[in-house]
Amino acid sequence: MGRGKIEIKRIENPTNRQVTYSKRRNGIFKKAQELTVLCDAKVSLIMFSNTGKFHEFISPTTTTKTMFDQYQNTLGIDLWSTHYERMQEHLRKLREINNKLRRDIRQRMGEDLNDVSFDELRGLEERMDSALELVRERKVRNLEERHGDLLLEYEAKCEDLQYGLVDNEGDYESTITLANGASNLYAFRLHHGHPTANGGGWIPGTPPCLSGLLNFPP
Amino acid sequence: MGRGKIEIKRIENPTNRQVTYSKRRNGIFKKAQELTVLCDAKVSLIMFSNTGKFHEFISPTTTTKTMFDQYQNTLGIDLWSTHYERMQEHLRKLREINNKLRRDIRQRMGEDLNDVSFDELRGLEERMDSALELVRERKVRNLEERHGDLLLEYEAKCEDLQYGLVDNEGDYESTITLANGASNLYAFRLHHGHPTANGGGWIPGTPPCLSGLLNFPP
DNA sequence: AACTATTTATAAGA
DNA sequence: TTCTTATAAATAGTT
Repeated sequence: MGRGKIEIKRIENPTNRQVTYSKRRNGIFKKAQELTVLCDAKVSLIMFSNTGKFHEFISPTTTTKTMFDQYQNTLGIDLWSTHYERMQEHLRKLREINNKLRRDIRQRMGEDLNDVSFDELRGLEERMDSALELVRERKVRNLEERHGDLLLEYEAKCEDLQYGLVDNEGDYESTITLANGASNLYAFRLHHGHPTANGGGWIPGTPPCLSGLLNFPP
Repeated sequence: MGRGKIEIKRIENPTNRQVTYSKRRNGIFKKAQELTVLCDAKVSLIMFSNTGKFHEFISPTTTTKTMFDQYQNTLGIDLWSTHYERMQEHLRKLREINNKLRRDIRQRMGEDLNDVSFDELRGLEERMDSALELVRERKVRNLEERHGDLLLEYEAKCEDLQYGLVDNEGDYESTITLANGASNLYAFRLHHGHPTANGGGWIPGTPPCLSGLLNFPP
């Protein structure tokens, strides 16, 4: 269609080729647009000229990504899926594990127990009971360690006092008290590793000078 | 171009639309083909009719995947990356939650307590203690419900016996025992909702005829 | 699916 | 690139 008929073969003249590309590109885009409107179709048209110039048409009713997803669905293949699907599977598994963990925790908090059988409840109770014992022991051990640390600190302080190395001058009374407290603590420290059986309640025999520091609510 | 000029708007008549789609589709494919040859261009043309029918043209010198890779390179974007990155972020969060849940459970099992402070240990102990109480209560309630169900069953059996509806004939002794057992159970059933404080141990007053069925290990 | 009157696209030239 | 225009090609309506 033009002043003369042309054979459909590569146009060797680069200028001519470029001009024809430009004209026909507009033509094909117009056709794509008309097809979209007239026939309510979805069209994705992507072109690269031989010089690498890029042009695209996409029906306004869709997106290029959507077109490609549909393209892949239609062909029953997925050009990009391997990684993606593996990721999705991973996601699914993580979510599943997550839910199981949540359920476990909820049950360990005393919730969500409606569908748990008596036997399971009994097992849960036993596990929680022994775990609670572990936590209690650990709490006591933790406390004893703090006692030990405190003791060392105070022992150091006492030595400093004896050699007059203390910067901030305390009054005589408090200095004496600290020294006594440290000595008392040393005795307590020997209990390390022997948790009491009263469930982590307060341990008798705390040195009076430290009771303020150590007396946490039960 | 035809017998009459047409307005570029959706063709409402489905048959006409389909025919026009078919004709123009061929036209645009021919144009794409000509452009490919004349201008040495690469063309990807993907179409879906409004009925979902799929057609594509791809320049013989390339592939659809190549075209899409080039498309993405050209735009400097990755159509799938947004989705992909969101997925990766989701994955990361799930993993994080997962680890927290695991840590929580391990601590509730008495493990992984090295870096837990005394205050946290005390809080954990308290939460576990009250949760344990909930589980114990639930265990007792569960048991009571089983008592209740059993009671109803046995009551039903007793009535059946009275009216001679039982198929399998039991001997006189066991029949009497069942009837008595049911009556005793009825009294127990009234305890429902008042869990005992002995940590789920056995509840006194179980009817002798049922002790075999009900006597679970503590 | 084929026909064909008409419209549209475009090759060549400016 | 854009405009012009003669002509080729596409296609709307019909059969």
